[in-house]
Amino acid sequence: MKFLCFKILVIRFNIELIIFMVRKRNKDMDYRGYTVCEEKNKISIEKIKDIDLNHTFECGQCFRWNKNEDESFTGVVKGRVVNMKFKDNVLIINNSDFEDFKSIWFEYLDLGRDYGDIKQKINKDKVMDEAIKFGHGIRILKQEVKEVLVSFIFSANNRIPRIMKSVEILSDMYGNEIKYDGKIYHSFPDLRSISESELCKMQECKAGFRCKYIIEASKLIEQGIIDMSLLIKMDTDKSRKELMKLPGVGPKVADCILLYSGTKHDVFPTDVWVKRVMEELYFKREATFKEINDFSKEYFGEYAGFAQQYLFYYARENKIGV
DNA sequence: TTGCAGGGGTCAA
DNA sequence: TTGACCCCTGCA
Repeated sequence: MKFLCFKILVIRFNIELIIFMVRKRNKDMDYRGYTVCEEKNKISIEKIKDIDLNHTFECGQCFRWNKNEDESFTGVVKGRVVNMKFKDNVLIINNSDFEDFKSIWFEYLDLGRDYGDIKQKINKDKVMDEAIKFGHGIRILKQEVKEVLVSFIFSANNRIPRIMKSVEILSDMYGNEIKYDGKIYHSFPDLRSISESELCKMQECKAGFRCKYIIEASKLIEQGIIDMSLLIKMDTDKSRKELMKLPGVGPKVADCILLYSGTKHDVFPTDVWVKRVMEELYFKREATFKEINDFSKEYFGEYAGFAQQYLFYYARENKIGV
């Protein structure tokens, strides 16, 4: 009998120990309005509003996120590989921890911004209402400047799958190796490595005439002739002009660099898709790039970049104007 | 199988 | 304002 009681006590002690260990392992922490649950090499964030990973990663602003069969996305950001899944209003980031959330993901996913408020401010007509409903889960990522610079020089007269391929080859050639889930990935390379590349080597990226632009632009930045860190302090027009001093960077690419690096949000990158949707849904006629830019500046003001993103995604996915 | 047009832009004449 | 640029895809 005594032995049986002792055994029951031991079992109870073990169960309580397990519960204690599990509780200790799954820590809930708060950061700037979000509750982050940290488990082994994984974090879960609840109650993120206005997010849909399909919208955010497939709206044309980034090129290093790949969708998996289970609807999650695996991507390389700032030298790390993570897997993200948004399900039942919980964002799960595998291969990450609370420190990463504070230092990378909060800013990268623009979680400090109230997108509900922005949507309200730009929802001025039926067109925008439709576009916002369609791409309701878009968040504008704050990506590294070097990555958006190179990616959007690649984007000139190009298509998304090819841009993704070129970025991947470039990273494989010059980035650092990262192992995750049995696979090998590569970080986005430093501009120094790119600037020192031979043109013939760079052409392995299959980016054709854009390769020389990328090498030359990287050289200008590495030599300090263009200082990217000063862009945020300049007004938007001046920062655009500064960027356009780089080879391969025209007005559209400059606006993309400013918007997708989180440097300026009052730009309206106008490519053929945005031009088509603006002509068909707003102007009801052909319009010049200048007309479209002037209109967006006046109409959407400081939120022009967000408006552009909803419109672009809406136009491209619905093939408006084709 | 082959050939050709065209594409989410920029540059230079 | 217009043609060239590099490479890939879709189509006949």
